[in-house]
Amino acid sequence: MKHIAIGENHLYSKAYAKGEKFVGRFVVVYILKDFKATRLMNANPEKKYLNRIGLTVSKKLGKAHIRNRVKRILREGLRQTETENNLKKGYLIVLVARAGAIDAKSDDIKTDLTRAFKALKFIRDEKNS
RNA sequence: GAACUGAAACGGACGGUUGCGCGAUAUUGCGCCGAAAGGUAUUAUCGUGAGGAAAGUCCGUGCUUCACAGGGCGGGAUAGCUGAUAACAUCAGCCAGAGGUGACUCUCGGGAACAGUGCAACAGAAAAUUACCGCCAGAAACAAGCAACUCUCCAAUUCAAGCUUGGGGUUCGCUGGUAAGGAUGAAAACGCGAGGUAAGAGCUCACGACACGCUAUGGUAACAUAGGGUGGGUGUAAACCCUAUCCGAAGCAACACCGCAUACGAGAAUUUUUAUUUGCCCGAUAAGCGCUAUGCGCAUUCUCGUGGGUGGCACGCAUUUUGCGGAGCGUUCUGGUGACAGAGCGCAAAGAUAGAUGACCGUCGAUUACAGAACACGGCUUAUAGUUUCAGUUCUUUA
RNA sequence: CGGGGUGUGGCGCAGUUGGUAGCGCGCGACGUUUGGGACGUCGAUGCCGCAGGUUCGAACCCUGUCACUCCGA
Repeated sequence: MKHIAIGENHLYSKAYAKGEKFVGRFVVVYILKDFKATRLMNANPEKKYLNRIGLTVSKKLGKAHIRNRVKRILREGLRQTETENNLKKGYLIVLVARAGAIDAKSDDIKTDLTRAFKALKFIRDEKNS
């Protein structure tokens, strides 16, 4: 599953300000409805709603190679949760890495994320889909 | 065997499952656009995909744009010699100095006795044409006057000496000479001996140390060795400065092309005003879009700028046998002490754009170090677990 | 990518033509007071971010390095 990344800085600050928030052990999850989702769907040839993703890894966590690794693990964890669960579409998802994520494995991230999505009622029921 | 020195290489490997970037292929795979050629995303297969430092951004280049008749001032950089190189503050060899028993290592290594200025706290006599003590020499200690005092001692003459003659001594202060000695200090006017002198002094001499010319020999040169000459106020130029050589500026967010639409900023004009869009959602206290974002903004036209895309950018160009070009990489040979140069052969695909190499499992090995490309290259500096190879030194033991 | 600034007692800051490192607040002791505050007197506290160099001597000069921070495109 390819993800479209969030590029605009104002979307990040909007997600922090207005989005729904869950603080996990390794990540903090922000979810906000994407106003641009319909336009993106039009642009997409398959005409599907997509989620846009933003990863935030601050400079406090470490140097460049450590931050790259944290981003990779976050992305892998999100990929696994998406394949196992049916998530809602058309949202902005911002993941902020916490200090514990440096030594975490992708399974840890996965459990953390599923917990967060359940708490935020982000997982769609099987009947509706 | 131990302790070291120098140079170099590697810096997890293999297999499986599953994912990501880029490239190629898909006759008749599938969706969309298009009249078609074709384009685009997805899927499948194949290929390929971070480092020795990718880092710091400290130098030097290429490349791009701008500026530019010529010269000067100012500013900056470099600093033993010769060579290497596209260039450099880099590299090689050598010289000088310093360190080590040694292999070897280290040195921002021009100029202070061929310009000038500054600074040297405290202490100390003095910190730079010095003169406080000391040492020595000289003058003076008088004249008039006299009862007394007359710097002082001895001797001679004399009846009689403060007064004449001769010799010696003294010095609060004065004049001059001197730099031997003087407790300090990081540093004190070459060291030591002899001569010399009123006292002294490189003032003179012998020996030695140092500096700068000269001659000879060796070397391209820095320089070395020998001879002979001249000379005598220290340190500091990572203080100003002087000398020689070099230097236009900015950077891939450079720059080029496409686009300029619904937005924003600036300027000008028009109008005097709710004006732009409707697939979904929403219905003016809204939606949409933009921004410095719980808020704020939104008229029309023209010009300029910003936001967007592509290239720059990953060997290039022409062509499809291959050829040419590039500071490209590997290897062999030749030349050179070496840096390196020349020739032959072979190899060439990281190119992302919120930024691609990961996750899980097994075996070996180990307890995995420092660490992630952002236009490219040559160096430097800094970080770095561990492993291996080559060359060499010292000590010990055995033969 | 380019350019600048800062680092000094517990905290906030001075101090750089190189010569024994200070101020305010805070801290401790004593005095004053019935007691506390205020006030007064005295005192302690520093590898001047780190490493190397120049110099007789470095917080200051030079080189490297680390951290924080600001500005421009």
